[in-house]
Amino acid sequence: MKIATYNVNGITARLPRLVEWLEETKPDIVCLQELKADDDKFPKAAIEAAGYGAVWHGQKGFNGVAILARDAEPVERQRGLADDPDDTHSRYIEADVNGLVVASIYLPNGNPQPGPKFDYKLKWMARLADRAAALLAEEVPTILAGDYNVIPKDEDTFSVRAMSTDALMQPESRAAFRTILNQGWTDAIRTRHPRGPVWTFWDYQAGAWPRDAGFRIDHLLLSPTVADRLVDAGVDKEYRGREKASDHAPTWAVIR
DNA sequence: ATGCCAAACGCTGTTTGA
Repeated sequence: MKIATYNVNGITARLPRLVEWLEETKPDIVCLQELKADDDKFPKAAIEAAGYGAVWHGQKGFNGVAILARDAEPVERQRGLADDPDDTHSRYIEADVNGLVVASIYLPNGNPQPGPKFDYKLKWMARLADRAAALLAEEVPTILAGDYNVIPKDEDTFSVRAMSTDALMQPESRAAFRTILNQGWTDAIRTRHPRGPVWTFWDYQAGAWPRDAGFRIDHLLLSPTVADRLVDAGVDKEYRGREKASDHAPTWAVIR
């Protein structure tokens, strides 16, 4: 079973590319981020025509997350994170899919830092950590997949210097990510590719794609019993180079 | 020190965000 996460950077603008990728790679479960579309603008019919059921948590203009399942209907079990009733951002949705609990996560970028956006990022990560711990306590097979907007280690960026003041690799961002991992989650990509560059994002700006100046911020975190079933993981890098591509590439894991 | 780019919105440019 293949589960993928894909920050589409606008599902309306990306729909032809998304459908093409679904048809060519046939993932069983897909976590989408950055729909940039309100709930009533989600392209339900096109996704259905491609063979996928879906649940989504949209928002006008930015954010927005969804979970797709091939030949199945995901059953939503939570949207949003607890402990901040004033949080209006659509960044978290969780569903039961084929015996798995799956969450699609769009973690706040946090730039510029320091500042209120960075504070929001760190608070959001603490709330995610609480949810992640609760899910582990349920002892059901779980995958937390999405755009974490965290470069976990120096080897996860083309340039430590270029990114040194960026919110994505501040020590606080990395510590918050490690706190979640250390609960007992397994980073699927790094387990299958222990060393060296694995990029999942290339900025549109400054020729990042042609000079392969990327970083690794899209992650699939596996609960222990899912980690035991991990067979492979990778990035569909080729899709980043196509016409009208997202700035992220689909990132996936195969579970036995 | 700044813009590089892209999408949405709504209108021929502005805002937002990464």
